[in-house]
Parts: sequence; C-alpha cells; structure tokens
Amino acid sequence: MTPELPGAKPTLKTISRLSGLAVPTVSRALSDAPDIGAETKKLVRRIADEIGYVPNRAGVRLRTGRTSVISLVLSTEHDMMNHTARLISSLAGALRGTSYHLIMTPYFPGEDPLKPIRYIVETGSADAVIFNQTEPNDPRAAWLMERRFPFATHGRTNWADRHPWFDYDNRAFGQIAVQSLHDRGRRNILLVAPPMMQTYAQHIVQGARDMAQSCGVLLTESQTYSSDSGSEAVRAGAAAALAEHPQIDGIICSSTSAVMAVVAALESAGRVLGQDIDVFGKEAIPFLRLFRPQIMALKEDVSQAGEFLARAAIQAIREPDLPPLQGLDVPRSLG
Amino acid sequence: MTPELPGAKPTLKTISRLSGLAVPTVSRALSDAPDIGAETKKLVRRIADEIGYVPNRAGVRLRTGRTSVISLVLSTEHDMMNHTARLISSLAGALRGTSYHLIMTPYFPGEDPLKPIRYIVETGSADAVIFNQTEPNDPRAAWLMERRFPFATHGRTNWADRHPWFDYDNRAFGQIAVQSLHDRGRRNILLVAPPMMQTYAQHIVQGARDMAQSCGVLLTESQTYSSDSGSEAVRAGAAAALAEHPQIDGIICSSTSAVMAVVAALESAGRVLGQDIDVFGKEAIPFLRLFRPQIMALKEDVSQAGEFLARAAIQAIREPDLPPLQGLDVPRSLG
DNA sequence: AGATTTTTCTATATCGATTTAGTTTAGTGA
DNA sequence: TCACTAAACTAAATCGATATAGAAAAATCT
Repeated sequence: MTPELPGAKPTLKTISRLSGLAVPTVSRALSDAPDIGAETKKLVRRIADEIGYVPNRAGVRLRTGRTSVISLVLSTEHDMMNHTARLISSLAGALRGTSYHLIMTPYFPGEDPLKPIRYIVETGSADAVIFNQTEPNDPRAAWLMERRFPFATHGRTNWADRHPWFDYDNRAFGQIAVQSLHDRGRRNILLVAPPMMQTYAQHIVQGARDMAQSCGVLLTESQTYSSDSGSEAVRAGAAAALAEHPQIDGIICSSTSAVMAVVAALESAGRVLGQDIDVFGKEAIPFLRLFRPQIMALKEDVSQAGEFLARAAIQAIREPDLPPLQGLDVPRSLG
Repeated sequence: MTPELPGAKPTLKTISRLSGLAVPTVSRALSDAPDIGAETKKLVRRIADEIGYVPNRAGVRLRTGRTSVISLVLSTEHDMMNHTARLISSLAGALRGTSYHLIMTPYFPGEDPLKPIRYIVETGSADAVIFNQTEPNDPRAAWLMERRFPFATHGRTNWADRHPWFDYDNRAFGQIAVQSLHDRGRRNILLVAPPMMQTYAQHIVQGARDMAQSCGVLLTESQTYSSDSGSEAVRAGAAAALAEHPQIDGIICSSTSAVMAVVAALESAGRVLGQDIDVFGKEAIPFLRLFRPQIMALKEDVSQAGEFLARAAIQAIREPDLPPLQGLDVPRSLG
C-alpha cells in the first residue's frame, strides 16, 4: 500500500493527494482559472514548486492537441564549411523513415553540461540522447550509464567499451600529420593544441608524440592557447611562437579555423607556405585547399558520423543488451 | 449522427469501425502480435494503408512511456564559420525557458519541399513550422497560410505582409556593395549571382542594379553559375569571366564560400586583391578578413535571426490574430 | 460424446491532463 | 425565514493507444 513510488515523476494526482483537492481543481489552479479561490491557487502552486511538478507532455498533447514542439525544417544539403550543421542534418536525415524525431537541446557555454541531459531524462522527453565534445571522465556518460538511459556519443570516453560511440581516429591523425611533415623534410613541428579536457585532443597529442619520437622530430606543443581559443588568439599565439622559435618549419592544427589563423600569422611573418614551412590540418569541407593549395590535410567525414550515431542510438533504445555500436572514421587523404 | 468528420485524422477507432473489429484487436494486429489471425492482420493492414493511418504520438507516448524522440544536445556556442548551426543553436537557445522543444525535420535536396511540412501538419507533430530559403511564390507559405497553420520564415515571400518573417536586408546589401566598390573607383563590377529562385537573390540583384544605374557603374551578372553552385564551379566561372572581361575591377558575392572561390580565381589569374580589383562579400563569421584583410564585407547577424524567429513563431501560435512579427537585419559594416 | 486445450478475439482499465456538467456551500435579497 | 444566486469545488468523460484478463469459438484428445 505504498502511496507513491519514490522514483515516480510527480503528476497532478500527486498534488491532488498532497493537497486533498481533486485533480481537476489542481489543474485549473495551475492554469489560473477564474473559478478557483486565491488561497487554493497559492497552496497548489507551492506544492507544485516543492515537488518539482512538470506537466507531462504526452498528457497535455493528447488532451489538447497542443504539442509544444516547434519544428525547424531544413535541407539535408550542406552549406559549405559547416561542421555542426552537417552532423545535424545527417542525423536528421538518417532518422527519416524511422519513427524517431530529432529534437535539439542546447546548453550555454558556461553552464553545467549535465543540466540538459538531466532535463531530458527526468521529463522523459526523449528515448535517447546524443552528445559530443566528450571528456575522458565525461560526467554525462557516467550519469547516463548509471541510469541505463540509452545514449551515443560523438567522441570516446574512458568507458568507451561500454557505450555506443562514433569517433574520428585522432590518434592516427596525429601520427599521419607528423609523418607527412617529416616526409617533406620538416623536423621542427609546432602543434597548436586542441582543448585538452576533451578526449579527442588527448588522442591527437598521443599520436603526434608517438610519431615524433619514432621519427626523430622535435615537437613543440602550444600551452597558452588552443585551437578553439578564437582565431585572433590563435593568430597571435602562432605569431609569437614563430618569432620565438624561427626554426619551426611545420605546424599541425586540429580545426579549420585554426589553420586559417595560423596561415595568416605565418604569412605576415614573411614565411612562405609550402616552401619554408608547411601547415597540416583536418578538413571536413573542401575549401582549405581551394584557398591555399599548399595546405596539407586529412579528410573528416562528418555525415558518416551522423548516420552512424542515429543507428547506434536506435539500437541502444531497442536492443539495450546487444553490444553497443562503435565506429571509427579512418583519416583519409584528400581526393 | 455523422460517423466521422471528413477532416479528422484516422485513429484505431476508425479502423475498428471500418473493419468491425475491436480497437485492441486492431492495435495488436498492426503490431503483429502472435494472437491475431493472419487474415485479420492482412485486413487491418490493408485498411490502415488505405486511409493512411499513422499512430498518434501522444497516445503511444502516454501509454507506453516511449517518446519516439531522439534528442541532440549541443552547445549554443558557435564553431566558427557556421551559418546553419548558428541559426539552429540560437533558435534552440531562444526556446529555452519556454515550453517549446525544437525538432529538426530535414528534407533531401531533390524532393518536394512541401513534403516535410505536410507531414508535420498532418501528423500534428508541431505547433509551428520555421523554414528558410524562401521563394517569392513559396508553395510552403501558401499551403500553410491556407490552412492557418502557424509558421515563420527566414526570408520573405510575396505575401510577406501576411506572415511572420525575419530577413536580412539584401536590397541594402546590393546597394552598399556597389556603392562601396564605386567609392574605391571600381566601375566594372561582376555580380556572382545567387540562386535566382530564392527571394533574397532577387533583392540583392535589385539593390545592385539600382545603385549601379544611379552611380554609373557597369554591372555584369553571372548567368551560368550561381553562388551556391559549389566552390569549384564558382572558381571556374569567375576565372572565365575574368579572362573574357579583363576590365572587371570589382566582384560581389553573396556567400562566404563564393568569396573564397572568387579570390582563388583572381589570384591565380595574376590579379592583386585590393590593388587592381576588390571583392565584396557578406560575412556571418569574422574570418574572411582574418585571411585576406583586403576583402570588403558587411556583417550578417544570424543569431539575431534565430532569436527573432523563435519569438515570432510563438506569437503566431498563441496570438494568431495579432499582426505577425516581422524583422529586418540591417547590414552593418565590420567592427 | 464430453473434457481440455488452443486460437482468436473482446471488455475493461490505464497513462496524465483538461473540459464539461454538475454539486455543495456560503451569501444575498425580499 | 425561504427562495435564489454566486463562488468554489468535484465527478465523469475524453483524447489515442496498449496491456491484461477474460470469453467465445474451434480444434484436439481420450
């Protein structure tokens, strides 16, 4: 005769029981109907706040027809130079023909990345979650695994064997980058570090270090700025590095914008790209080389990631006991 | 005693009435349960197909707890050079704190743009729709207005006074572009045409033509390729134009990728940017000028568009009789 | 043939919120 | 004092789908 399971989400019924009022009264009180007394409204709202009541979307929708969903319609065609949008549209495209809708849940830079995830799980607004920018000890992955809530990540974590993911092989990227620069005779390489909290950054650095050691290349890693510091910071940082270490003859960048900033820096320092220095980057979109044919780069296929993650998430929902789907995008040279 | 309103969406009840079977039987038949006869299943499925039955999401969700929604969580932070992603994340960000979820509904390039919209309206999967790449006689806008279904567009249509929209002032862009080039002494301008079906393209061309006439500038409009033809096509087209009309001393592009392709073309033709020729573009992201300080450009604020469209859509849902919200992004010069 | 099982379907309850139609209580007027 | 109205609730029905329990019909066994 337990009155309420502890884990259960509060509903109008919960408030009804707690307040002694009938369910419709509670409903009308919360929607500020004119035929409910002021005292009653105050009481109901207090209880609702206390227990963290959130209306069940399906209930509202079934009864009223209101969905509280806004749909953004967009072409799966990719507008040039667009990483996130490609991921989104390939995901959305891959979910067509399935019964799944894709909803966007944003979070603001400064805030707790766990917050949107908790919201989704606790309000039951999705069957699975997909997120990126994973960290080795990613709190989101830990939280979701603990609750056995289906999810898939773009990028690995320390528990990569236990959940679905898709990742670019950044270790290979780091290795190939150093090797390719070495093949062109470069021996003094600057690595514009990616943001080190993230897993992929550590993979790049590992790969680059390993290969630098076995090739006998001197590898300098930027410390004060990273590839996502903003173009101006990268440009200034690269300029300073080139001034301090004029012997640098190769630069590795992990993002397109960093490549551009670095090229700008070295050109205004009077260096000549492809002659006395090379830049190696990653290219999700074929325009770096259009602009500077001398830029060296490996291809990254973001669309593949979207398609894979869609499948992985669905499998995690439907077949939670199957081994999780995991996939690696193998770096390819440009066509 | 009408058995069924003609406009009503078919439900299990509809199939039940049509087949003479009980509602749960129909449900189990459709989900291929083992305790339903083969003949019955065939019959039920035939009827379901005929009347175009689609399960009501709220019903399923309320009963089973399954949402059939997959949530993509992303940061509202913008990764450089990213138009669509900015729009999406600013939209999603603006909807936080409201009761609305944002769902992505993609469509494939070749296919009917009306299709996803019809799907949303007919399955009732959203309260409002937002879309972009509007055409003057946009069939989506016409269809939605006819049904009084709330929507907002990024870009105007011929019925712009009758629905909510947000647009960049492309007419002003065209004017300012020509005028700025004229101010730098350019008299022979190539306009890399945007895709002319779309409204914004016509605005740019109008603005450019008007100003060219009043300034006394010769304006050439590309015919065989447009700014969304793909970088390689634009590059080749621009190269051909420069070869055929060597007197060209200014080029206007409406997209970032076109600017880059055009600069590549003119440089490999031996022209010097900022000296014997200028390029004028639009910049949603501050990196064109980082790369080539000589590039002239106006700023476009995509985030503003997302925030505005979110508000406009919500107002269209809640206050359908209020005059629709409409907003124009005024081109600003770079800081 | 009569009992037992299997097959195939129906009746009912339920998910959570809201709407419509009452019902009770208190308050007003004659 | 008694009918009459307003204020503040409650009861019951509903949205669409599905799970559970039970019933009727057909098939199988002894």
